[in-house]
Amino acid sequence: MENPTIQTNASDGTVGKALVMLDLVASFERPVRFSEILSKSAYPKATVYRLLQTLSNQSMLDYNEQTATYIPGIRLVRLAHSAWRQSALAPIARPILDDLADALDETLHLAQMDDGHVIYVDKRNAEKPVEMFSSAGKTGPGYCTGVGKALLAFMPEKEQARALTRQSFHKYTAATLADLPALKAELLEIASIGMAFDREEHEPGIICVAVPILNGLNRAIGALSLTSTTSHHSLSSIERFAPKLQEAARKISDAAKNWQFPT
Amino acid sequence: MENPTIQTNASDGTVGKALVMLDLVASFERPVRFSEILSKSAYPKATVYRLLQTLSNQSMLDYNEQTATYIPGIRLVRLAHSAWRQSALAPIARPILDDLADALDETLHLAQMDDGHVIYVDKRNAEKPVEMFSSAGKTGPGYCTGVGKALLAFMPEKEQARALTRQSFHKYTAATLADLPALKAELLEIASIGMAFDREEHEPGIICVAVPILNGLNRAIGALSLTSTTSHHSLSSIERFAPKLQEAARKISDAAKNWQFPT
DNA sequence: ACCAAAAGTTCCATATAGTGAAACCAAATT
DNA sequence: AATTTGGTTTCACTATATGGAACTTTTGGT
Repeated sequence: MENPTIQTNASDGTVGKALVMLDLVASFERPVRFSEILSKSAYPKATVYRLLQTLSNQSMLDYNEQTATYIPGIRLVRLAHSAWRQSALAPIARPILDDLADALDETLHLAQMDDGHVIYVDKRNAEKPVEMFSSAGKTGPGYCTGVGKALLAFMPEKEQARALTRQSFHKYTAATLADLPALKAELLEIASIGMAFDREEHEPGIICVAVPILNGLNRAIGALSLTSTTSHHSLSSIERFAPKLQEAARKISDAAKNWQFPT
Repeated sequence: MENPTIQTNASDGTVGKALVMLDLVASFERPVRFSEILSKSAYPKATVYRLLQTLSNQSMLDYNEQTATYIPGIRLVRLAHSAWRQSALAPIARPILDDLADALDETLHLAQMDDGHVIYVDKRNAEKPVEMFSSAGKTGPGYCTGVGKALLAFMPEKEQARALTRQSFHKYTAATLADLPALKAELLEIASIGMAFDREEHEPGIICVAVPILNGLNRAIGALSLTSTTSHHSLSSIERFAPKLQEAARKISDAAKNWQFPT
């Protein structure tokens, strides 16, 4: 998303490389030609070529002969179905999210973290009815979203350190936290008060409160947020929703704890 | 799904093997332990072990230390988002499917084919509103579903032959087509009349009409179906919906043709 | 229609990276 | 304490991925 070019990728052999290629193709968000992929990739021509072929054979990529372009393949959709159902958080949280949406009539997001970035796994919208696939799987930056900061603040130290290296600190708005020290200070604050704000840090006019969904002891397994616009709410007025969010987060947390697959 | 044990997998090297492992883990539809995976896999212990590690490092799998189990990883959800958006058919078909759902108030499915199996990429339900990731990505057999047969009937010969080898011919019901000759005969019939029926072949009491969504010349890029129960409809009464389905299929087909990514 | 440059594909000698039998370790089970 | 089962590590071997370079096809300019 942010850094399509290099990918330091702690070298997981051929499989790792193949997955880098997958990410690369996905990051374009449109059909791409071989040469475009090649130019963004660190690997030599023949290697890229073979990896793309393999992935295409495997339906992880879809190659269009007419346009000579690649797109992510259908097999990913099948695998993701399974991943979503089992990532446990989204299916478990669904009824709780439904209730919260009914009670508040505001835009809600349920998110998890992957490699320092935010992945939205469910969403409830105030006006329109549920609009899922368009948002489930969508990614966002960690350092300048409410859910991202909430997730980062409640990570084990080692993982957090790794995740922090993945932040790009692109200055989306005047309020975006511009560097690591500023973010670290903010994360401490968030850890102590148990909630995070997005003060128009990602998009002008968009603000949000987010709370972590914690497991056994204080590690975030997800985050829940309420998003609004500065024309509808002020920061202090959305803060008033925080208790409701906390309560829902706790419910989800409990549900996740008591959840076992039937044997 | 049907045949989790072997996977003839036309040997795409290490990457192919890793993907077989991914499929395997996903096929359990629940957290699995190392030994369970091993016992279903054709590869030796150490190999399976390393592949699982690599996939876990890469967030393609998620390893739970507490329970010592693997599930499909969050990265798949991110990749699938991109795949779904670009697989072109689902996002393009969405408004057309919406209209059709409004007009008919029946259960509709939009499906594509992967390796001989059906993947549902969108769904409209009479009762509930759109319910996305929970159904998108779901798979089904090719030889005994309406969409499956419609897709198979309009495939290039070579691909079809390959897809037919992947059918398991499990006899779900008395009406299930039990072998290849029977299926082939049926596919010819479907190709000539341009629609397929599911006559309680997959589940007792469930029937459906399906039509292919065709491209340039007569190759299916997807299929659209209307599903009902024998208590609500007879085969001949659902056949009456066929023209509406055909029309929608044509619209989707046209929309797909005229669709280009902005450059 | 021609030529030059760019894009895409194949080759092949080399060595890296994956393999898998076997040994090892750690928990359960008896 | 002894045995089985489940999981992890080792290591010599070689199958497999590598990537520079040559080759072919497509594109575009004049």
